[in-house]
Amino acid sequence: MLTSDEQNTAQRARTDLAKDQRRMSLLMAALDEFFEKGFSAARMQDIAKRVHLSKGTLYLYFDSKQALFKALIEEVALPTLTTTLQQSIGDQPAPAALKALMQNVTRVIRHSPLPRIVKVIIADGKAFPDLVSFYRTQVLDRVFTLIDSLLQKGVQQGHWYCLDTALSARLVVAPILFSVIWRMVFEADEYGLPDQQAKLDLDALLQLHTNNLLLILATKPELGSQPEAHHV
Amino acid sequence: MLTSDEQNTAQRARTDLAKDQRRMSLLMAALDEFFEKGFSAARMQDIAKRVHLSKGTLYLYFDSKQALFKALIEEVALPTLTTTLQQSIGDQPAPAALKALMQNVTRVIRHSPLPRIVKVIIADGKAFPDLVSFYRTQVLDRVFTLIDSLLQKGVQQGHWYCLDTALSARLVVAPILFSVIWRMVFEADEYGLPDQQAKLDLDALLQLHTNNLLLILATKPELGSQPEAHHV
Amino acid sequence: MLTSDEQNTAQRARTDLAKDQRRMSLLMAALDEFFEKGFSAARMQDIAKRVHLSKGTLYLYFDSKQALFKALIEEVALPTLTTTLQQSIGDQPAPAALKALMQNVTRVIRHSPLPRIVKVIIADGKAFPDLVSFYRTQVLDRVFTLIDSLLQKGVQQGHWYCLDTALSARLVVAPILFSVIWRMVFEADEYGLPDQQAKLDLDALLQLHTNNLLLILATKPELGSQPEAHHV
Amino acid sequence: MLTSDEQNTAQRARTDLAKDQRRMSLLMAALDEFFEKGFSAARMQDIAKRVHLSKGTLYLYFDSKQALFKALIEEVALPTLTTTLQQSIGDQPAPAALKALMQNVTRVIRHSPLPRIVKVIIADGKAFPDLVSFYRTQVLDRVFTLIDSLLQKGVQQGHWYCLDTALSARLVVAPILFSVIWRMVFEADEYGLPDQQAKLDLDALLQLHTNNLLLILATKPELGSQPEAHHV
DNA sequence: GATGAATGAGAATTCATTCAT
DNA sequence: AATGAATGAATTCTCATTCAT
Repeated sequence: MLTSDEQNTAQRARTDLAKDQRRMSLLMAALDEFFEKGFSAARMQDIAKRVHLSKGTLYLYFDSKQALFKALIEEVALPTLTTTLQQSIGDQPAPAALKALMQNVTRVIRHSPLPRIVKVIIADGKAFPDLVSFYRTQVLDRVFTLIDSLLQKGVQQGHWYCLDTALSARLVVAPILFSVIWRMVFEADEYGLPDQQAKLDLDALLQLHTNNLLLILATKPELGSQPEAHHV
Repeated sequence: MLTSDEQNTAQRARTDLAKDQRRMSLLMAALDEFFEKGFSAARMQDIAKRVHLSKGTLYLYFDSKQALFKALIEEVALPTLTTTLQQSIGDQPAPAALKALMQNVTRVIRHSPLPRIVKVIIADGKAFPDLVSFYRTQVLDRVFTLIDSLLQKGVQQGHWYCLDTALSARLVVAPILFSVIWRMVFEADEYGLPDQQAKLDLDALLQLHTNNLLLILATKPELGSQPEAHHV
Repeated sequence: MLTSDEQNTAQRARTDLAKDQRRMSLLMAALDEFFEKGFSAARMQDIAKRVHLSKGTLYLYFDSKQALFKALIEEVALPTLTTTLQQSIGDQPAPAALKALMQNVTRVIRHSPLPRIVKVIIADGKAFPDLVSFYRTQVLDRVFTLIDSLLQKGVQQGHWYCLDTALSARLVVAPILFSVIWRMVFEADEYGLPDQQAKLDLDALLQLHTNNLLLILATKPELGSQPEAHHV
Repeated sequence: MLTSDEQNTAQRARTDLAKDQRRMSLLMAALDEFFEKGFSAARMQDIAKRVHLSKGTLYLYFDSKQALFKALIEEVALPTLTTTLQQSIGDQPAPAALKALMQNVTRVIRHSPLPRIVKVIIADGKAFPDLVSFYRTQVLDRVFTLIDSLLQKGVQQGHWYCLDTALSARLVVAPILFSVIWRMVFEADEYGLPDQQAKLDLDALLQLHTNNLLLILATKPELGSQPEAHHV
């Protein structure tokens, strides 16, 4: 008689809940592999092995490698983001909301799969233009819209001056993307010693960024000194 | 009957100069393929075909696909950068130098291969940790050091206030990286019409960024309002 | 409509036993291909096809062509030999044992894969010096030692005279190797009509050889007529 | 002005003599490569490089790799042999002739290309059945016939008894082939130290073999103890 | 005559996908 | 549901051969 550890066949997922969990764990395994190897170099077998399942089982949940990639973008990116960000803003005055947002961002960068998804999309998006388009409209544009609204709210509330909130929203996001990329690319967690010189102080950077933003937004632009802003 | 143009054997690169040019054209072809498909999905044959050569010929110039990638990073990234940036600063006062730098950056983003190289490194760097390390120390750190020096110079010259020039250098660069990534990932030039909505107004963004920077740097920080900055 | 025999997917080897058998059949197929074409010219696909498998399946059993070659030498040469020869000698008096041995040799030459392995090692050994060394020490030296012991035993038992049993062991083996090479190289069984002129009468040759040996060994050497023997 | 050493183009072979020499040096280079790598794994470029010529030049002398192999067997094997052996026998009495022959054999094994040719034929002959057939009839059969004649002469002269001179000729040759194979396969000259244990004392072996032969041939066979010999 | 750049057929190897158990 | 043996298309890389200079 074998204990479950000794069997070489994994537990079956019988209930819908168990199947959903298995599906999700496969998606996260895929994310890790895609993140580390890239879509093309990632092996279906390795993805399955990460959750102690066989190749064949992976195909019970996803029709193909491409389908797996698509599901990853569609099912993980969106929920992760909306869950995390929407709650950041709430009812507070705009400056407080901006500060809260930036702190949430720090947490998301550290603890959610989103940064890895961003890296995967940058790396392999060209093979999936529909998905990239989906991601941009469903995820990124929402983020920019959210920030845009926040900036407008601050202007309306009399806290801030901002002539081009759409463009400024991009500048709000830029250091966040910078941090994400830097951590994903230059700070190897995996093997070998991460280059200590390469370590980015995430908190300090985003703190300084936040301070800069608050300063800029609080400053009344002199007429003519701002360029005529075109939006994105 | 074939005219000489219709032969199926390419002109031979006989002189050292011709060979260097051929090598360089292969590197640029590789960059394009790596950029569009990723290292793993790019096919050696397609790289060769881009310059109307056979795969066999490609192997006369590079021992392997990996060697091709390495040569790309080592031989293209570094010269492109140093050539382009070092000239930007010159002898001008710091604020003028910063403006000049940002304008040069716009040109580099539009016309040099560097943005594509950045995308390639983000996408495929994990397979070449040595190269990533090389790139960070030889290219990126130089850029940061250059900007850091500029900021310090501005402070010494009495134009600016800046408590943490190293960290601020990152914030100078962040919107540049943002623009690069945005253009590389979300503005497909290749097939079909790029999503017009996705177009980023590069000039406006960097212009606004520059103005913001100049404003921040010109502002004397109130004591205690800045976080203790840790650098990168 | 296909009957089960006409499927294009082979039976699966599910049990360990079935896998061992499949592995062995692949080894024998490899031996045949290596024997006929040489290591370098043999094609993995042809080896697989000999046992009605695809090349992909071959790689389930052996990591590479080199690994296949190594397994062939290590797993087939040694067992074949020890199984066949050790039983030849037994407890009989030395002359009877020598006769028995030579008769077994005839059978081995005719019916075991050993002659083909010998040819393969001669042909391709230079690419695998470790294996050649292994083969010499594990197979050949054992054979020589066995014969050496037999000769010594004959001397001790008073049947024979032999001043240099080690060297004589080589002379015992020489006509065997000659026969093997001759059959492997000059008597093509495969295609086309073997040159009837080239046929070697294996039994007669080894019978004559045995008689010669018995005569020589039974003859007391005159002093000084033997060279000072150096052994191998 | 370049001295001849510094040119990167070899001296032209203008005279027929020079061309013949160049052709011969290419053949010997091919022999060395075929011997070490086997026909299939040998590279035309390496053969040319051995004599400091380019691939292209090699093709001026031989139409193809196969043609090179054929020329090697046809042009080198035959002359080498006939030159060396025919002179061994001369007019002496049979026993003296046999001794002389065996001493010549030692020299041939050590200093002529013949042993390497033998190895090459064993290794790659299967791909060139015509050549093997040619080699057997033109080279080997001549050798056997020569020895056969010698044995018959010894019998006629009253020195020897030999019921089956054809078969015995094979036994005369067997230890020679053994020595050749042993040296070619188990005594690596190339890299690293050859296994000292593997060294065969060629002189001693052939000396002992000669003594044995003389003994056997001098012994009158008892009636019925010899098998009815079939010849080859 | 000599060269070596260019070519592309060919071989080893990988891996997404299928499917019998 | 889960498995992993089997498959073969696809890709990297090699090397015999050609041919313009």
